[in-house]
Amino acid sequence: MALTTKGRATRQRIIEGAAAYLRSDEPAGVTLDDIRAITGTSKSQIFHYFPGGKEELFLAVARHEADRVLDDQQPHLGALTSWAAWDRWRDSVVARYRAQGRHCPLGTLMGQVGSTPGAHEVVSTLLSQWQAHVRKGIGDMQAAGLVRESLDADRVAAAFIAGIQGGVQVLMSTGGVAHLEAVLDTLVEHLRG
Amino acid sequence: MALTTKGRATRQRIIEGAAAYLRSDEPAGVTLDDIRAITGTSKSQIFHYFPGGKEELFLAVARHEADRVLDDQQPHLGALTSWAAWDRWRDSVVARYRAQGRHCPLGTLMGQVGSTPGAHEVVSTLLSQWQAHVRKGIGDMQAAGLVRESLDADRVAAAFIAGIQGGVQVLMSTGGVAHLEAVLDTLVEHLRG
DNA sequence: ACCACAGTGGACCGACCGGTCCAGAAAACC
DNA sequence: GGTTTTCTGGACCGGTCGGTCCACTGTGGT
Repeated sequence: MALTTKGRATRQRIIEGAAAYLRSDEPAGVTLDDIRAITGTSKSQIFHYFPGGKEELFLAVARHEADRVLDDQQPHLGALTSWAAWDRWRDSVVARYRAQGRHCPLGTLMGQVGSTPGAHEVVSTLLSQWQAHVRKGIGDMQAAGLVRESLDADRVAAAFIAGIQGGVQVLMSTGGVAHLEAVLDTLVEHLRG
Repeated sequence: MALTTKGRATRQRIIEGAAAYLRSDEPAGVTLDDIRAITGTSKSQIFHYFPGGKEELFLAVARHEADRVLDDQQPHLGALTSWAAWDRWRDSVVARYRAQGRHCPLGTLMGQVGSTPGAHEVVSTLLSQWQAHVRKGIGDMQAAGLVRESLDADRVAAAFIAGIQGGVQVLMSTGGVAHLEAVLDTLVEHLRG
């Protein structure tokens, strides 16, 4: 599929329009017609740019959203080299998900696309990148002598990822960020020893 | 709706059949026809016993599954009064979700029922009961002088709940229990101080 | 200017699925 | 044993939604 300038623009408009729609509303089920209406396109365009249909489109949107997740934590996530930096990171995560509220674009996408290999791949990639950043942060703190060397950086980083995921999930049910804050604070406190 | 003995049996058969179906397969979308086929009933029966249709049925199944979640952790969860007990509990949680694998009956249910008040209520109730058990366990350990008093039992209990949720969610994407183990171990270690 | 191909609109289709309806079988109750 | 209520089967309906098709319009290269 060779895309002209106009074609690339349309394709991008579809992805970003769909992503924006997911972020604003939280429809249990997102249909192609919804996206068609929101992005001001027609059915044939969707299938023109995403021959794989719904799954291919949703996967593209999911990747787009996954990128946002990490971007929204920058620059804090990339430089966890002091306790102050960890606090700022913690605050940015809490703020991001508090703002997002009960809506979880990625969650909705995954719910629709289901358990296809592609969906798992998107999530796994995101989680492993995320965890790598945290692990590096812990390593930096250890190198600076701020965190004890006996601590297994990879294991604690994994705990952070799981904790954040769970905190967000609880947020979606209860509407409160208390659990997210609790798990982040507890784990940071554990780092502090 | 007055139910006879036979009626109660049929109603129960529908719920348990649906629950078993969810546990075995992990269909992205469960239809009433699936349940009808599995449980050997007819459409009219489903609507006879669950006048609210799909949502009422799925909520009933979700409550049934939610009960199982806590039951499967007993008796360990109810008596977290020694480090050995905490370890046994940790193992039972890991074992339970390792066995469950990528399937998450409750998750599927929630995905289908969506964000209705009823769905939130089921999840919130489960989480708060779960958290209460953990909090009591921490309190018991403090009373026994095994955990420092300065630790906020409620906050750490919330962290456990969030961590487990997240660990299970990661399990669904990656298929591995490493994150679940990491977060449980890290938090228990934090308790140990 | 022409032509090949990308881009676009929208009617249409077929499958699926939640839900309705009614008629008949089976209990339960007197 | 008769009648009233519950239980059961399954045909049917109407809406929804992913996906197809085809005709038409732009666009870019030569």
